[in-house]
Amino acid sequence: MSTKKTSLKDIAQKAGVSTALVSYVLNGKEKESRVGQEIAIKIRQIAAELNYQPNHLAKSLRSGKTHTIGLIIADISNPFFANIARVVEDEAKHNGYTVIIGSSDENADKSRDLLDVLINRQVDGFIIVSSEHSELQIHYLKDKNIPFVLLDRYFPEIQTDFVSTDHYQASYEAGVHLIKNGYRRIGMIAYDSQMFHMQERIRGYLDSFENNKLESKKSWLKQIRITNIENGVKEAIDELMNANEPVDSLLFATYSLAINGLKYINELKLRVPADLGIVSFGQAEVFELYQCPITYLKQPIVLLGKTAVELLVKKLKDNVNEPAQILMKAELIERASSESKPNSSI
Amino acid sequence: MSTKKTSLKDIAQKAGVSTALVSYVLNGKEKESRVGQEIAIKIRQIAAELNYQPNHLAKSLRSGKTHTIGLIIADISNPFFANIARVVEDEAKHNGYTVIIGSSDENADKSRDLLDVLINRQVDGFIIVSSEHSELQIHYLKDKNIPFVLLDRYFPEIQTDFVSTDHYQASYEAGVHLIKNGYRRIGMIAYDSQMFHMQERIRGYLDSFENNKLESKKSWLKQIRITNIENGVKEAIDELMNANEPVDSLLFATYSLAINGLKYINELKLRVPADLGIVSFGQAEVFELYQCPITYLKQPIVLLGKTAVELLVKKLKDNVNEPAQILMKAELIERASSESKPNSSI
DNA sequence: AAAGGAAGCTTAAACGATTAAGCTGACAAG
DNA sequence: CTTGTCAGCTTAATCGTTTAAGCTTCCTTT
Repeated sequence: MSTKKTSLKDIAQKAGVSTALVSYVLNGKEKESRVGQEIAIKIRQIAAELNYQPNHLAKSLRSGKTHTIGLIIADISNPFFANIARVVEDEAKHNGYTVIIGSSDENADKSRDLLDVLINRQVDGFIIVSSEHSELQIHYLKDKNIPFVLLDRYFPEIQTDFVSTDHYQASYEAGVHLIKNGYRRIGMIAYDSQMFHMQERIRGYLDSFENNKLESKKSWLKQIRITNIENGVKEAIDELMNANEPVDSLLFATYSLAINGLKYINELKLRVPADLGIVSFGQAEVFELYQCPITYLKQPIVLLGKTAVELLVKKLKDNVNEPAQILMKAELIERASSESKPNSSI
Repeated sequence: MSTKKTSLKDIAQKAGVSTALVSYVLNGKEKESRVGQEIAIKIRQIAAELNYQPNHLAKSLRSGKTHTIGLIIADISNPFFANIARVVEDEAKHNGYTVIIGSSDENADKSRDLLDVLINRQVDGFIIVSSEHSELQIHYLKDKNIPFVLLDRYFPEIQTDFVSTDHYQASYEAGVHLIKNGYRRIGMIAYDSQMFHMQERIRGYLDSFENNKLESKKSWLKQIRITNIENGVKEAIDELMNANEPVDSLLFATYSLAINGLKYINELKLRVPADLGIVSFGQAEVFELYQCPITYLKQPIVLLGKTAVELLVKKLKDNVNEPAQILMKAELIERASSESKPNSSI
């Protein structure tokens, strides 16, 4: 096996022409560059014979384009992000792009590191699920004119392209759904985060009371540290259930919170929905498997991912810069965990 | 914002020296190349001032090394692979490598495409979770002398490096565990695949009967098409449960099979483990959340991933070629789903 | 004083591709 | 016969690095 990759030069030599000519032909520029018919055919044939594969590195070095997209997410081992990654991977490939994925662990420093590594690798652009306190990075990208699209989360005070779920409306819908089904003391477990998407989820929850002329208690909203999920969720549930008047239902703001919460609810031998109605963000097969299938807010993952890639690719190709800001609706998938209360009114 | 990236040339100009000297200094070769103390310091300082970041593409083009690893898995949206991917990503980064992930969907054609794309991108080496019928690809890599390590699955008839779980022993242990706990009519749901790892899982299951002097029925083993998981699993379970003497327990050969099976078992209102004991491959939070926590075989994901990366990096760096073939034990995590039968013997 | 050696640089080719610009020869038009 | 045009090529610079080889000085040694 002669292992040497064949280069333009090899083809040129074999055809008895210059590399320039070969390049023109193989890039389909024979017309513009007035290459002879016969020699063009010959070149193509030799290229095929030698199984020529252009060297991406050389191409990229010259053109400044790597046809690579950097995808920064919180954690690829989280099903929500894994699914996003899959969609982005497929859609990018479809457009001739390769994806490099990096997990930031919701940590601004890590995401900054990732950004640097990937910029260094000359990715053409980014799709980013932002972490808390990463505003500076976004400004940096804007200043440096590096194309990017924010996914699922955005900063309302920064003017950027983004594709996101309408977190407010999703949460609001969840609240209304529970109220409609007769629940009155609805707790919410969310992260203690200033990220806009989390604030929106909380706002939606709170507004669902207000707009239905119900009172809510501050103590029903529990915000826990992302660094202390397991214990945080347990404590939150303990407090909510041991209160004078315990909550009758619970809204989980994320998949991870739900996983931990549901586990603990199992341990406590609480019956769902009899003792506790449940609605959660984040779809997953998991929710179908629980003692009682869980009602959840299904985010339009495929559409989110596809749209983000499309947007980015358009920016990369056309170099256009009309910012696109797209909000998509989540769908409430009703399951048994939030069933109508037996003697419910409204 | 002057957006131009600073290159060696810029530094050289500002320092009034040649680019060669700058390159030597910034690569720490001042000693070998007899660069003057003062000028070295000056160069370093200017590099820092201009925030110099070497151009990966140029480096790679020259050196032939991209410091990139291709990771080919079945599907990033499957938790098992997502976790693998995460570990590989982290470990690779630790070693100065970047990972490009591709999903093959257990399809040899797709994985062949992926391979080509990534070879074209000049990845230095591969970590591969092989698909069925992909032997040719492996031979191709060997012929071309492209370094790779197989992960989790390997071909016994091809001499390669690999890091894998001992699938036989895992399955065997699962069988023995069920038998010990009083189950006698143990079914298995596996893929209809000739892949070695699947065959090993089946062999382990069968041997657990034999070595305990129990008889097994052929009809207890159900192998279903990977392209028809949902219905396949349902039909299999129907057949197993509607037989004259239905099985009293079930071993799922993979995570996906288990997810589908458990869902259906829920629908059938079967009680676990009273009506049906369960053991499954593939850890996941999911299994803790079921109506009754599921006993599972925990593969050493972190170790698998880390070791694969270490092995590959060693091959890439030292260019050594003693093939390493590593088998790791899975751990049986006992939960309620395979509890001792009330009136069990042995 | 001449030769040798080393310290401290520079030069230039190479990696593989792209592309503007230039060169050559044939043919047509005047 | 001269000039112009154009088809059909080649040349050479360029992207940013690396690195073998060569070139000056200057110092040491005999």
